[in-house]
Amino acid sequence: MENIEISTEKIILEAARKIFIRKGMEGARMQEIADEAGINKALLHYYFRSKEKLFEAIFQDAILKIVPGIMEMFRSDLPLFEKIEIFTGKYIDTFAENPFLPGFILNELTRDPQKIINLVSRAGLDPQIFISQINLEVELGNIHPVEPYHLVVNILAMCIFPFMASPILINILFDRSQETFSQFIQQRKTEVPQFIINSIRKK
Amino acid sequence: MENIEISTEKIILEAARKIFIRKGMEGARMQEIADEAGINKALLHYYFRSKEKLFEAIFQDAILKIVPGIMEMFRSDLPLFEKIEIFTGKYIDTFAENPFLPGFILNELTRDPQKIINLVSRAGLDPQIFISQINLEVELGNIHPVEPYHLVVNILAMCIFPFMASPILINILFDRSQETFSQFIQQRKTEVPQFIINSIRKK
DNA sequence: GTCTATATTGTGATAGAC
DNA sequence: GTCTATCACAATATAGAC
Repeated sequence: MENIEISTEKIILEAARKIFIRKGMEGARMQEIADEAGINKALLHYYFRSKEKLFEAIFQDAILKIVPGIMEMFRSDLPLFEKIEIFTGKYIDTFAENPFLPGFILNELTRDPQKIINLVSRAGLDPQIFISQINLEVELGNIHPVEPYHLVVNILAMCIFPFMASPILINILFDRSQETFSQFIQQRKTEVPQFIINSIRKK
Repeated sequence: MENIEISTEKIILEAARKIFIRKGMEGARMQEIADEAGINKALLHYYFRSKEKLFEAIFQDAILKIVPGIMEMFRSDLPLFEKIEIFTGKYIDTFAENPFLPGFILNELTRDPQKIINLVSRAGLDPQIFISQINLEVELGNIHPVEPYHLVVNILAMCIFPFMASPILINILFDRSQETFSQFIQQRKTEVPQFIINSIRKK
């Protein structure tokens, strides 16, 4: 029988993730994280020297949930349409499970743009291969002429935006029904790639 | 000769707008707003009783910059394609002039969803007419079958998302060139409606 | 490792002189 | 109306007992 106990450090990280991702670095309170973890503030500082350090741990982890997927879209050599279908489906699933993730990341990167420099240089997030792939398809006449950078941004926008705007969408479009919104998100896994491919496919 | 002096209240509002919209309610500091306005903190409280009151003034004003445009898209009786072209163009222009506006609004509405209830009920922001218009075009066979709610969200996403993600886009896609990003945004005024119409137009 | 108690700092808000 | 000085409290961080 393995260690059934979950380590205090893990409990803290889980609590911190929940609070930080919902409220951001500025909005989160150490007391709130301690309450969520069922411990006291002092113990937070025992495990992680400062709020900043604790936040960094959560932020790095959050980045890992979204960067690899984009890297794969940028680098894999799947056919374009297939790539778009797979990426949008996987990404929407990721965010359906972590709906506050997009707002959290974008917010913190806006607050502290220096984070992006570190991030990009370390991950080697380079869109060139994907851009070339799109340009090639256009040149071969396989798809409608399309500006590759706009296509990339449109793909990301349609996957990510609904989660950042969820409170508004739920209230304005879906009569305050969380359930209707969830169904809407599930539909998007097919609607979004279809919408994109309809736009660039020659008929 | 009119009063050449700009009133202190206006100066404060302008400073508060700049700081609040960049840093949000939680991130903004009264000291910072005072510095920006070239006055001291006490005077802020003299004109606006509290930080909350000052924030509300800015927030209401920010809402007025984005809600009427959406209302018009929802309610006007222009032909669908024309409506999409006009709305996307105007909206992208609005955000190009106020790039921090989208993130600010969405952030604050996520932080305090109660604000949405007030907002929606007062503005009467109802998408039904626009939804019906899209459904009618589908039934008449004028456009490809498309789920109207997804179309609405896609339009908003492509207009709004680039501004919320601008720090990342500038760094990853545009070699840290603010200028390239600005050109990209200008292109979107034609690229986005074209992308949407390509997707739903029968060819 | 975990707790209680306390120090330290930051920040919104007020008092009162001019 | 505008300022300086200060208050009051909230939040991060640390000391020290167990």
